[in-house]
Amino acid sequence: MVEEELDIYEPVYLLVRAVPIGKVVTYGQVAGMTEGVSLTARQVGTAMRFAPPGVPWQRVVGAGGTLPIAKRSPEMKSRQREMLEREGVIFLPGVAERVDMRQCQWMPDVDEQESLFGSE
DNA sequence: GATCTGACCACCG
DNA sequence: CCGGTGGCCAGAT
Repeated sequence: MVEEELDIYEPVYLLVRAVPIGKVVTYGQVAGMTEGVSLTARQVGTAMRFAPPGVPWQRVVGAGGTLPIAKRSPEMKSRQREMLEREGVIFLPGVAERVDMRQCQWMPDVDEQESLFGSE
């Protein structure tokens, strides 16, 4: 009896909520980190679109620190950048805006991940 | 229920 | 650095 098809993205939201202020993660990173659930980066994107209140979706960026949302919604992109900068995320200068991953990419320890998913 | 689309990503030129 | 391409698979139509 396992009707756990309520929210397959639950682990994603759990993980994103755990991202500290001033740090970011990439879609692909989240996809790879949520072991137990087979997800692709695209699905994480979908998950963010369905992101319920309380999930800091702005802290999820594209590979290399880009803002893939810029293509679809330039306005939202600006909003995302504002929120991130307010949280202390560093943006690198250049034509295409991108986060300074070297400093701001969140890389949780195994222990932290276990805490989140309650692994043993 | 088939087809198109997409808050992605790696690869190639 | 930028554009195109294929693969991914859950939503939207």
